[in-house]
Amino acid sequence: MATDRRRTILEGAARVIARHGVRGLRMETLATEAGVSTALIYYHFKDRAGTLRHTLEFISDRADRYTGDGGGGGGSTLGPRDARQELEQSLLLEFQELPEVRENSIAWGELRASAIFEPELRGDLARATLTWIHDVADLLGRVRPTAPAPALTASAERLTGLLEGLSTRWLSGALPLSHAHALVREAVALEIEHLSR
Amino acid sequence: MATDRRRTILEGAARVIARHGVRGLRMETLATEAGVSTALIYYHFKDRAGTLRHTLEFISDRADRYTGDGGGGGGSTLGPRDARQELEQSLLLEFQELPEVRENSIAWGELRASAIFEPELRGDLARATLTWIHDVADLLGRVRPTAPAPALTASAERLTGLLEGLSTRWLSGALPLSHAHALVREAVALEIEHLSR
DNA sequence: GTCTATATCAGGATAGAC
DNA sequence: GTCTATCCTGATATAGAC
Repeated sequence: MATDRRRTILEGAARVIARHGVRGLRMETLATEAGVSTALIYYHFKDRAGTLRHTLEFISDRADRYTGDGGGGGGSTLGPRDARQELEQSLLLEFQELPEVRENSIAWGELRASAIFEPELRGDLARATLTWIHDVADLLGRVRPTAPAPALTASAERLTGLLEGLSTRWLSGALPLSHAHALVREAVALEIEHLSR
Repeated sequence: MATDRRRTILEGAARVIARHGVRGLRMETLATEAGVSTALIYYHFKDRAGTLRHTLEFISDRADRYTGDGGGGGGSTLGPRDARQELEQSLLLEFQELPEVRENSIAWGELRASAIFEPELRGDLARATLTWIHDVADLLGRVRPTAPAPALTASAERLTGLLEGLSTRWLSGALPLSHAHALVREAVALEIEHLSR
């Protein structure tokens, strides 16, 4: 099914962005990376901005795959103990030396940074962020079933915000992986404890 | 003293970067902004990359000015109550609708993001970050004089990391100022409480 | 040190064949 | 749907006068 060139291109775009950033994404580099002509990219995605938009969408979908429940059974029956495990796990997944993860993290950061100057990127971004926050709040809610919803949301916002901040530090070589893990674990502990009061 | 065109140019560059990002910095835009010719910029900074390097250095120096103690007396004699005030204050300073603050935040974020792909930028960045973390840890230490140093550092790392994450969200329009403030305040409360145990 | 040109080039985008 | 070839804008960089 050679028709999934679209996908091939988007995967290539994710890799190129991971290497050179959104700023460094050249249509021709992308074409070479994906093994297609530049014209084909324009055919599928209209222009550079469109390509970028679709890539963002692609990446955030792909991130859901491994951020969402890890493949085991359904989530809603998890007990507090397991829920906490899963929460911690899902947050720590952001920090791994795997190419795909690095790619996703970089692309995500780049897109966020780009959204500062390109308002048309904000829609997707906001939606994806909200989903993420919601998922984390949900997990927190399973750990602390009695906590009020607004408190859960606030905790999730802090946790995910922290993750984004630390992620950039990690990617720019300023924060070793193991240290990032430790900081995240403790942050989770603090928030959970906070929610139990 | 028209000889400080260099500075004029760098200030202009900071403004342009705040509006268009590092990637959006055009030599001619900069020239217009600074009221000089493009040739002069090349004369002083050699090329675009050089201009960028000097600008980022300029910015991180400038950021030290208002991140450090706000201008009042010396810091080390502050009581816990005032120290906490000052800590909160200094963190909240990141989130303001003032042009200079926005400028610095954006430029800082851009700098960090660029460092992912340009290792030569990492030195300055790492140094500045460390100073910041140290300052915050210091303030925390005044609030909780009995807390052990490593715990203070970890708290400061989380707080500053959170700030960087939230800052990007704010700048990309995903997080209202008032909400950012609330999240930061609560984070400070959590960390301080954590340090008292 | 600073300006007015202007050369040079990279990269986004399109036409048209298959 | 996909490619080859090419156009063309806009941005970097330099020459040379003052």
